[in-house]
Amino acid sequence: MSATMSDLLLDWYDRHARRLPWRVSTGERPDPYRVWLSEVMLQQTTTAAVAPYFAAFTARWPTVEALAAAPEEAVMAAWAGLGYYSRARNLVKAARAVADLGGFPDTEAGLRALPGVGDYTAAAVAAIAFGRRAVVIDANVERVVARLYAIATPLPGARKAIRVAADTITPGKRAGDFAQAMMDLGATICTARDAKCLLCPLQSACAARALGDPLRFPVKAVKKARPLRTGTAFWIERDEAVWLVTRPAKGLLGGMRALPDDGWLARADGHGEAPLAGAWKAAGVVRHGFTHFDLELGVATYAGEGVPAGEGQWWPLERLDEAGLPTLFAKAAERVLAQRSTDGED
DNA sequence: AAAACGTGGCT
DNA sequence: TAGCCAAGTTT
Repeated sequence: MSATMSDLLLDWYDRHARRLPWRVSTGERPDPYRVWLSEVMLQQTTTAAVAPYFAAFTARWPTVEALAAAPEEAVMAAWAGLGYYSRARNLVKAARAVADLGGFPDTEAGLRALPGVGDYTAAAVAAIAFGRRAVVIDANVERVVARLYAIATPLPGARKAIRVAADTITPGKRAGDFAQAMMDLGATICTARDAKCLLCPLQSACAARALGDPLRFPVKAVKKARPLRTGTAFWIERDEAVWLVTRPAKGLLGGMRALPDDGWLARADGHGEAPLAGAWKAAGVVRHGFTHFDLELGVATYAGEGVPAGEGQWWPLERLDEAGLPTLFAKAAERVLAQRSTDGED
């Protein structure tokens, strides 16, 4: 009897599984909270970027009940720098829902109903935390399956065919290991820029390898160019404190603390007008890339006695690293403070 | 259903 | 370097 694809893959996984902070040793039942938390953090985010955040979150909030009891603001600040901030807001909502339920749903459908849990995450948690058979499809699995079956339809159109193919090779047992094995294979052997076919446990079954050009798959639609936007952020300082605002809950950097700005958007440049009349001085420019546009953000500092209108707070400079500024504004602040220390030395 | 939504690392 | 890419979800 010949080994199935899943047998070959699971044997490989038993020897080559990556060791990651959110994984447990073979045979141990993982904590659903840690599985869910890691999966949400890993959405569109590399394992290297996630590791320190996962450590910090699990140290500070060891259980879903602890996280449910945390102020949303504290969770948002702890998430600062990781990106896709709606994840943090949904994380709190989901934790509170789970706490109300008395524990995590143990089915894919139940998990899928939680905020911030989509098809991928529901399947991954059902499989990894609860051992349920689920078809787990992330970018790794998409790539591996597209190559295994030489699926020539461009993404995202190929998604249906990929799901059907993934379903046929997903085993009923060791569902969580199989899912993680596919992802490890995609992350270490069958990568986007390379295909180490000689090391691949599925090499003899792979159609793309048989065709001699594995990197041809998956075929992708061409992407649009990202526009370049310009805008300004404003640094208003008084008594060793800087004026910070909280951005609207939805949209770009939603719910995060920030420097006041001139209204730049993904679709429009900033208007350039400052929130206070008075003397402003250019303090530098920060380049920052978002998913769908690039931003050239000028930073202006204020020399005057005025107080900004509207909501905001004076944040002590010595505790600025606790403000939970997203990377864009952390860069802007760094630019102001670095320039100042240089000035001081001159 | 296409577009919005962050960031850092790698080539 | 400029672009590509990473354990996607929401609207």
